[in-house]
Amino acid sequence: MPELPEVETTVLDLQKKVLGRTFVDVWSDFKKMIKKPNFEKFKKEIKGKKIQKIWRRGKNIIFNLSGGLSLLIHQKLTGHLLLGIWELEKGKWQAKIPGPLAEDPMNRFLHLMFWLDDGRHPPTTQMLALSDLRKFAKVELLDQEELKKELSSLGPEPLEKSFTFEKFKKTLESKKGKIKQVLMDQEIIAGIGNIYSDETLWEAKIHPFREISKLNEGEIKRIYGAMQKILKKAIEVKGESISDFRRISGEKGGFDPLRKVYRREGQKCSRCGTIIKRIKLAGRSAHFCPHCQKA
DNA sequence: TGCAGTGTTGCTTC
DNA sequence: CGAAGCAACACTGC
Repeated sequence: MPELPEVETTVLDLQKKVLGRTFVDVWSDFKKMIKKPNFEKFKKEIKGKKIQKIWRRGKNIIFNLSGGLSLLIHQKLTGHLLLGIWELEKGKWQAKIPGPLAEDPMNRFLHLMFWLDDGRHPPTTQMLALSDLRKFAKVELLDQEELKKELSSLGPEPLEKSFTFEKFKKTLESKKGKIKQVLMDQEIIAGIGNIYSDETLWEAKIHPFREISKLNEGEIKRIYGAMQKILKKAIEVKGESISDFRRISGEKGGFDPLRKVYRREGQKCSRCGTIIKRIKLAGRSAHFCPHCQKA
């Protein structure tokens, strides 16, 4: 699922490919995906708007458009953006160029399609598509005030220079709860989900259920370092693709073989050989090594 | 075959 | 107020 490294990968790919281009038209077979405004108004307002900036905040992708509105996309569990050429055949979009867009089954759940103009004549037929198996993704067109409000509840970006160890330590001291839950709380730190919280805690040798009030300074330092190391590494290899996430080209990211615990229940820990365990925490799975990560 | 599991966010409930 | 449960979906695996 798209967490910070996957969203960052998507944004970097989009910056290279669609910056400066203009939305020509929109198609959807699941109009509920557009949460704000309603689909008809959304379509009318986005037509003719040029993409001036593409950026990320937490797990949100934001396109700043000419005229002052912003397009916000949250991919939730199974959403991912793709760029390619498709044609509608018998109500189904068919990718026109051989490769992962045509062949990878994860890239066929196309519920929202944007035609993009690149200012050339005639315009290209290239489209930006949102593939989303479970249809949980959120798409909104917001003015500056609405965007600001929407992003205001998010905690700091874990990879920003200003997010120092001292700030991280202070944040943890002001909260309570289990470390895994705290790392995944978007209001505390933005962008970390189930995969990277598990991987961070394995790297830091901290049990996911540890109460943050009982962590000493050395342990907090290990978590801080591990979080940055793992997130940077995952961005470097263009994210994970264990389930649905793909780059805008349709290709998989390279993080899957680097995973140490996530969805590795029953396998041996690469550090000590102990069998990886999975336990439930607040309705989610926590994967960890019971030897390296003592309770 | 049917049903639990998958995991993000926001809403409801207690 | 906060924690917990569930719904929004659809596909996989047992």
